[in-house]
Amino acid sequence: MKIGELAKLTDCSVQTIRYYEKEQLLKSPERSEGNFRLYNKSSLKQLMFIKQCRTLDLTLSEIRQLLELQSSPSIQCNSVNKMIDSHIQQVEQRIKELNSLKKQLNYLSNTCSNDGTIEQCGILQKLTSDVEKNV
Amino acid sequence: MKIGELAKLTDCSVQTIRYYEKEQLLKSPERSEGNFRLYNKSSLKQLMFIKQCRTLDLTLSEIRQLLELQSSPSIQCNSVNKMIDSHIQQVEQRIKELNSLKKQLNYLSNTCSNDGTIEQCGILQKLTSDVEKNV
DNA sequence: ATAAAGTCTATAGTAACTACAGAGTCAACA
DNA sequence: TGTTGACTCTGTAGTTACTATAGACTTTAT
Repeated sequence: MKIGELAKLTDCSVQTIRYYEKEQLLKSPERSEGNFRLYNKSSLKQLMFIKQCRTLDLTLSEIRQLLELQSSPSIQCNSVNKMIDSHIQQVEQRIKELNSLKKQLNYLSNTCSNDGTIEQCGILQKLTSDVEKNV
Repeated sequence: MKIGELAKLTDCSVQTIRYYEKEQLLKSPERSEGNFRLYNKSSLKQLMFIKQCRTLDLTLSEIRQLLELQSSPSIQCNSVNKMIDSHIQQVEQRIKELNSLKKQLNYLSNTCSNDGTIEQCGILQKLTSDVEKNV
């Protein structure tokens, strides 16, 4: 199949597929006489694996590592687990940060009565006074 | 004060300060005879305001809007509130996504016994089988 | 035969910085 | 006075994971 069909099947853009090839996540496929990329079922699986990993927010570099590991099936797998676990920690850390962020934003939002002028706006006053404190 | 001092006071890098100037978040300051940037207390406040906003994950474009609003103190302030509220929604959305992500990652992590080979690795098996299902 | 749709490569843009290179400035010390 | 070292200047390129063009070529349909 040509790149457009693969793109439809995987819900990837054509450019993204070419990008993955350039970044060595997908093997360079064979070409037709007219120099079009020709993919098979194996390319399809590979690309879906990549997409699956991307929905887990793994970076392309992490995915590249996983793909390499996949091709050496007899080595130890604890490196896979390490990667996933450190990824989980990053996600947890980010959730914490965002929760604290949300708190502050809500606080700010509540200080704005929404019917006054900029001059009276609690949000800007608050943002400004936080600065004043430190000068 | 020169840029290095301002950088220390605000815990910003020198490059970041120059970047903010280029992006019109900081006014271009006066220059010394030798062409060095010279800052005053007002620049310091402005930069701390920007930093404060950045810790709230506001984008530079949002901050630029806030700064513009600050300089027209008599107009209505509901645009400020709108911006903050839509920002809160984005944060909430992202927290939801990350929580779902964490669930999946934890599930994956639990499928790895950590003492086998890649071939036996539950994580890769799971990632792969999710793909198989859809082909 | 021709038009439309698809594909090719190469390049630039996105956000918010960070990291140089190469040159100029300034203060202190011998 | 000369020189060293720390600081600053501009301009450019790199980061991540794409997205969006331009301009040329190939294939398919009418």
